Amino acid sequence: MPRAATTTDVFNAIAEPRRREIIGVLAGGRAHAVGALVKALGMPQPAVSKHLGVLRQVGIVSVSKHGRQRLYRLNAQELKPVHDWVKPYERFWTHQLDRIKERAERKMAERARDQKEGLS
Amino acid sequence: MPRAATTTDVFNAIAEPRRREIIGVLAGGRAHAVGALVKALGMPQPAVSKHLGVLRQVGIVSVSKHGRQRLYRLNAQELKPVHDWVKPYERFWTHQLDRIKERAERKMAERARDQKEGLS
DNA sequence: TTGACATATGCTTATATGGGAATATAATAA
DNA sequence: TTATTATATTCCCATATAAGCATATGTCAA
Repeated sequence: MPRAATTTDVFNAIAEPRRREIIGVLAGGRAHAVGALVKALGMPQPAVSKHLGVLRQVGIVSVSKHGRQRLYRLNAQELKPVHDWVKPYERFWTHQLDRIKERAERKMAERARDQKEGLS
Repeated sequence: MPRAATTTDVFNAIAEPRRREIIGVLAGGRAHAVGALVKALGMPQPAVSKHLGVLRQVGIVSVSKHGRQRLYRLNAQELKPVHDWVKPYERFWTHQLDRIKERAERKMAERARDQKEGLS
């Protein structure tokens, strides 16, 4: 089985750095035409269009026709699953001092158990 | 060019749901043997070993030999880049009311400019 | 040494990928 | 109409993938 399609979910969609860049440009909240993104990012137009296609399929961006240009805007709330998933780990790098104490305590408790239970 | 390797960075590594599951089990902070993960997740042992291999290459987990088992533990701080990237978007789904106001204001400003500047 | 257990690695296969280049579609202007 | 601008789509291709299964490696026990 190959890797899940990039259009499967947000996690796969944002794995591509260039797609994160596109999202970054749209992060201001204003809609951008494809050409504006091309200029802003300095990548070839077909590349931008393709990446936008992936982002659109996942729902991260939405399009609207405006004359001969297509305006893309960010649907940032689609990124929430990523935030929700990673947020619980925040404590591991904030409150550095607390973390060290916590770690030490955990290790002492572990040492006692692991030897006897084997954890398997 | 194919998709970037799963071992390229954290974003690619966590795109796989099963790898996020493994991380979830290790989230408690305690080290787990491979067999423990196999039991906890109900997936075949080779699959677990392979996914752990990816996570290890990226630095998300680290191993230590303990008898005939290998204990894997989470290096949660490696997830920080993901958190750092997604955190700025948090405001788009929290403070719902503020967001609606903000959106309305933005749209009014946009409407005035987009028509004249064309954004390209 | 032999055997049981724990984990890793090798193999095969179908498949989606991202890039580049060219070209198609669409909308406006002349 | 024809030309020009804006964007999308198609084709080609090398490649890494995840899964399943078998097997190798490593470690302890008898």
